[in-house]
Amino acid sequence: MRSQSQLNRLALPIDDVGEQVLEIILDNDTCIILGETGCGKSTQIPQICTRLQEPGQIAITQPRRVAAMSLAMRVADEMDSEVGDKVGYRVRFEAKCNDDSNIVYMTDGMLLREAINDGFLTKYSVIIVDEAHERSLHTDVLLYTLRLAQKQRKERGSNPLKIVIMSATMNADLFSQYFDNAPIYLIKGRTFPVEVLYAEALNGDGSDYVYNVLITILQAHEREPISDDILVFLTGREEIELTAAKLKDVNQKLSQKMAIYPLYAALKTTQQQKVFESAPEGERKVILATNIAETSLTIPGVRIVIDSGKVKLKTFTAGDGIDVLRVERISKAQAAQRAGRAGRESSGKCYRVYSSKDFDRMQQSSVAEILRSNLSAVILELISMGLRNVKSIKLLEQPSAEMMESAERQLKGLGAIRDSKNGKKLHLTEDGEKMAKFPIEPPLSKVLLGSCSLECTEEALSVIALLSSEELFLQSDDDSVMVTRRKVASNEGDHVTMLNAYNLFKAEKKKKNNNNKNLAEWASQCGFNLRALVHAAKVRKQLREIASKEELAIKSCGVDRERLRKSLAIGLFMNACEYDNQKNAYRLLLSPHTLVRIHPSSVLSRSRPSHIVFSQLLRTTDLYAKDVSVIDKSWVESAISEFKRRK
DNA sequence: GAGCACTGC
Repeated sequence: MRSQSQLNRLALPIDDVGEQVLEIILDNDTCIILGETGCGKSTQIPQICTRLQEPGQIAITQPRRVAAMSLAMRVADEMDSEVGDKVGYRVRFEAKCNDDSNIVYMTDGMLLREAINDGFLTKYSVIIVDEAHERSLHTDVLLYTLRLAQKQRKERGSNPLKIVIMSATMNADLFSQYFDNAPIYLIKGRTFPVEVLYAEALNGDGSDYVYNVLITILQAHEREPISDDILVFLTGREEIELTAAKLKDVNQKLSQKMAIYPLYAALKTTQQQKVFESAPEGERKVILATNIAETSLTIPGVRIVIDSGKVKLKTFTAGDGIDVLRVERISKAQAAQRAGRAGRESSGKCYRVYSSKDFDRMQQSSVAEILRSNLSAVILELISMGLRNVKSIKLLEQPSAEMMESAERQLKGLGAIRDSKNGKKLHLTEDGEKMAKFPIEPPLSKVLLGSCSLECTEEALSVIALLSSEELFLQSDDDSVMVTRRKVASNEGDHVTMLNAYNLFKAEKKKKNNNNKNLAEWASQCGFNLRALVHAAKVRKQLREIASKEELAIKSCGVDRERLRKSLAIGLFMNACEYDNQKNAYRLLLSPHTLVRIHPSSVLSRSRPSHIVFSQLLRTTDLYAKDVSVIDKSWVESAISEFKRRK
C-alpha cells in the first residue's frame, strides 16, 4: 500500500521506467544509470533496490554531506519512516542509522574510510555511487576499491556486491569500460529550456573578464524583467567584493535598483543565508558567486545566469611538489552546469561572457581531481587495504607515472612504506599502519607520531586539527582584533600562534557554557573564524579517539612549545627552508633552486628566521609558504640527508 | 603592501 507521503510526492520521470531499472540492476553485477537533472534517481533508485530483496544494506554515496543528509530525510519521509530507522545517513561527525536500516546515504569519503577497515565492504549488498560525473577524488578512489571488492567477493564465493553508478549524461563510456562494459541506461530529466547568449564581440584573451562581466550585468539588468534574479559566476572573493562595490556605486544613479548578494565559502554563514531571502520590494536580486553556486548551493528564483567562463583551480605538480592556484578557463560541461542553474524552476537565459568560438575551444570536461592532486594519502590508503604494487593500481583515469612516483617517494621519505627484500612489493611499516588510520595528510600523521616520543601530542592534535580546518584568522583592522592578535602571536611561528588561539577558544567555551550566541560575539571581537574553531574541535576529538585506539601515548608539553616545533619538523622535514640573504627569500633544503616567500598572512612574514618549516606551499602571485614555524637546522638534517641518499 | 576556488575523511 502506498503511504500518504508517497501519494503526495510529485510524479517523477523515473516512475515510468522503474521496472526496467530494476531489471537492469537485477541482471547485472554493475550498471551505469545516466540521469538528467530532476529525474528523481537519487531518491528513487535506492528504493527500487530494496525490491531486490538482497540481504545486506544498500549504500548510496554523495560527494557532499548536506546532500547525503537531506536526501535521507526526503526518502525516509516518502517511506513513511523516521530518519535513522529504515533509511539513515552517515557522514563524518554525524550519523543517524542503525544496523537494520535498509538504505544508508553517506558521503563517498565515509565509505572509503570504511573500506580501509573492511576492504570487502561485507555489510553492503548494493552500493550506489551518485554524482560520479563530478569525479571527486573520493569518488574515483572509491570506484577502484569497489571494483576490487566486487571481484574478490566473487572469487571467494561470498555474498555478491552489486554496483550502480549514477552520473549526469557525460563520460558514460569511461565508467562502462572501467566496469567490464557494464550496460548504460538513460533516464530523461525534467528541466526547463535555457537560452544561451554569447558575447561574440569579445576577442577571447579574457584579460578583462571581470570588467566584461560587470558590463553584462548592467545590460541584463536593463533588458530583463525585474522579477528575474541574476546569478553571476566569478572566481574568488576579491573579484566578487570588487564587483559588488562597483555595482553599488552604479546603483545610486539607477532608478531601478539592484540588491547585491556576494556568495563564497569563506563568508560567514549568516551572510551566506541572505541569498535565500527575497530582495527589498521593487529591487532585482543579483548574486555574485564562486562555483559554490554550481553544485553546493541551489538558489531559488534564478532565471538568468551570467557566466565569466573562468574558475579558480588548484593543480599539484609532481615535478616540484608545488600546488598552483590559478584562474583557468572552464570546460564545456561546466559551462552547461552553470547555464542549467537558470532552468531549475522555469525557462531561463544564460549570458556567456565569451564568444561561441571561445566556447568551441574549451575542453569537453574538466580535468578530474585525481589527475591534479598530491596522491600520497590515496596511495597510503590503498596500500593499507592490501595493495602491494603501486603499478597495479588502475584508476578510472590514470595519473601520470610521475604523480604516482612522487607520492611513493613521499611515503617512503616519511617512513610509512618500504620495499620488500626483492624490491618488487611494497609494505606498510609499523608507522605507516598507524598513519593510514588517521583521516589527514601523511606528513601530518607523521607529525602526530613524532609528537608521542616528544611528549606533546595534546598540542600536536590541536595544531593538526586547525590545519585541517578553514582559515582561523579573519581579516580585520578593528582595535579589539589587533589586541587579541598581539596576545596570541608567537615568535615561534604560526603553529604556536594557532595553538594559543585555540586554547583561548577552549577557555572561552567553558566560560560561556557553550552558549553559541555569546561565543559568536566573542569570536567576532577577536577576529577568529568561529566555524573553523568549532570544526577543529570536532576533528581534534576524532583524531584523539583514533590515537588512543592505536595506543599512542598522549601527553602534553605544557609551555615547552619547542617540543611541538620539533614534532612538526619530523613530519614536515621535506618543507624545511633556509634563509638566503642575497635573495631575501627562502630556499628549500631539498631543492635549493626553489625560492619561497613567507605568506603575508603569517606572523613571521616580517621576520627572517634562518630556518623554517611550513605546512603548505602554494603558488599564486608568488610562491608562498603558509603556516610557518621557526626550527633549528639540526632537527631536520639527518632526515634530509637520508632522503637524499635514497633518491 | 601583500593575500585562498570548492569539497571531504
